[in-house]
Amino acid sequence: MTSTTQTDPWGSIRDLLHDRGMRWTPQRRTLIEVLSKADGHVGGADLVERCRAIDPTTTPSTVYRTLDVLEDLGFIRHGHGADGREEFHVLPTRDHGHLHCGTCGQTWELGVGEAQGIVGELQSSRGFRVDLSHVTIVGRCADCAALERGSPED
Amino acid sequence: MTSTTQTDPWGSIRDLLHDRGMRWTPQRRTLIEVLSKADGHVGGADLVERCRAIDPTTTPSTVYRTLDVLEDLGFIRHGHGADGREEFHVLPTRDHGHLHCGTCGQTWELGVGEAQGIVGELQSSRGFRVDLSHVTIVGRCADCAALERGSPED
DNA sequence: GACGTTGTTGCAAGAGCTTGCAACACGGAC
DNA sequence: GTCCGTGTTGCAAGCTCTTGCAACAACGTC
Repeated sequence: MTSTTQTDPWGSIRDLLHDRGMRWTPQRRTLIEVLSKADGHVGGADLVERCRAIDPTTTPSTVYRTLDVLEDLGFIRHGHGADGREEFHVLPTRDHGHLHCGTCGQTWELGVGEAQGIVGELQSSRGFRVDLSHVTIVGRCADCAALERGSPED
Repeated sequence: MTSTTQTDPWGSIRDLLHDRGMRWTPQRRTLIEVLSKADGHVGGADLVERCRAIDPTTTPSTVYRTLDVLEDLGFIRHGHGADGREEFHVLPTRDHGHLHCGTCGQTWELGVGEAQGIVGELQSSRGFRVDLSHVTIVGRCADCAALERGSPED
């Protein structure tokens, strides 16, 4: 249990930082601890709060700057949710976008396969290379659409 | 020249507001004047600034709240740009999304036709109804992609 | 173990946007 | 023309995130 397994990608961060002449600080350790426990998508303010739970002296600027660094290293990706707030995706093992229902507020992952249509289309027609992780498609999910159609208001 | 032509959709706002029990105020007049002169996409802060040019007493909260009302009436649509900032589209005669190059910062319109692939796919596979006006796809445009490929760095 | 370089941090200020609330004024009623 | 109800406004405070800057501390060197 004390061995650093290959399956723990966070264990390699320290070395990656050193390789780039960057430093391993307590603040970074805190954020990484938080990230390693987070799954899926987390908001920026949310991360700051969770870091403060571990180390109350955490400041937002440090968190956001560290997130920047981690994105550079590929450990996270950031995007903007439906409300324009920053949103981070931990360990994006595969590229994916997001589907957000503006009515109920739920969010789903949008896989490469599903997005292939538009990604391919834009690539061939415009030469535009889509960064799927930055894509958030807003609309109405099946449930909400059904509810709205069946509402007595209409 | 003094007639209210059918081609000036802004002329109907006052009546639309009244129909809904809402009011026609100087502040709204100012914002509508600004919007009618704007074309395409404008940022929120940008609109506030332009309103202030006409009426220096304009406050942001009023502008944003009025924008909300106008969106309800269908005169504008809002979305979030690549950096998460709010962006308004004036008179969205046709639904469209946006294509944003993260490298050069340019933005293009994404027509319904081009998006048909993913819109149809999501509709049939998930029953998800895409609100195209809220879609901003980030990536790299053809020019920037070409420059990067040809860069001496690589 | 002490030193120096330089990547990082924390603070403070600020931009962009939202929200609660009391005061105001539009527009219908008389 | 006056009155009144309620939609709006402006203010102030707050939230999220960014940026500049001086002080700090990680880490290689001696």
